[in-house]
Amino acid sequence: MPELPEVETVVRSVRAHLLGKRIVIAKFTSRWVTPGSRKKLAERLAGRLIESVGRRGKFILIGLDQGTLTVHLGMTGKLLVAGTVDTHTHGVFTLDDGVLLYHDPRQFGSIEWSPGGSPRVARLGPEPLEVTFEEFRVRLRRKARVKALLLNQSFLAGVGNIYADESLFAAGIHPLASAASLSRVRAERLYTAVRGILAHAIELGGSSISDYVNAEGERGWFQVEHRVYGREGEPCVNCGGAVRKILVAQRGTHFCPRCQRR
DNA sequence: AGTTCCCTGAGG
DNA sequence: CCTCAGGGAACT
Repeated sequence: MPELPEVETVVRSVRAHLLGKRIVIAKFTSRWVTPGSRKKLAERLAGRLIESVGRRGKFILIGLDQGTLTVHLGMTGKLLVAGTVDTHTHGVFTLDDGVLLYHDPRQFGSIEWSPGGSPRVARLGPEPLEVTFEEFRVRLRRKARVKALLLNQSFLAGVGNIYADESLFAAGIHPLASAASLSRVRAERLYTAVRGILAHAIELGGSSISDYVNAEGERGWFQVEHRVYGREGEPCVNCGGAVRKILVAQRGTHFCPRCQRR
């Protein structure tokens, strides 16, 4: 669930606590979050200085004096600058001043170190808030349903299920529409919708639909503005018809059949 | 390009 | 009890 706006919010809330700090000891406990040798990873990180904290797509990039620590929150991951260690705490970074905890009940997230940046990050498409319309449109020319393409991180980095549904509704485009056959005008509507919604969600600190919180444990408020996501059967805010839910790319997909055309 | 699978809390 | 939620990698 943490998508671009939530990850951006985490990055912003964690940055001041990490910059210039040194990792004294690190400890990991999940074979899913940290595949491979957890001990070697911990040894790799001990003594490292944190020089930068950034984001690329849904990945959190922590630049060290040696290599990069790349964190993905998966579905239920949280980075916290305070709190207690429990059974779901799968990463503990003891800093020379403070602590950083990685908490992830479902363990869909990941923590990895790499000397020159993660290859997973290298495969990402452009940032939605930086991509030009011309590049966006060229990238749309693929044989896929538009919703599936929005979820594809090599097409565009950072859009997940919630913001894909919200963007398609705002653009009036059916999730099953063929991406390649969107007219220029409709492609432009989608481009504008994705960017506007992501920017607005960042302003509101992201969406807290389940248990998402930023690094200080604060909730986001964009869920209040969701117009289709999680509103199956409820009236469309635009036409009053029932919001429908179907499965696209194995993801729950919410849309208004009257307001969103193929 | 579509399907399956990893995991666990929440809800039926 | 059982099913569902979903990001992304591996598979078909």
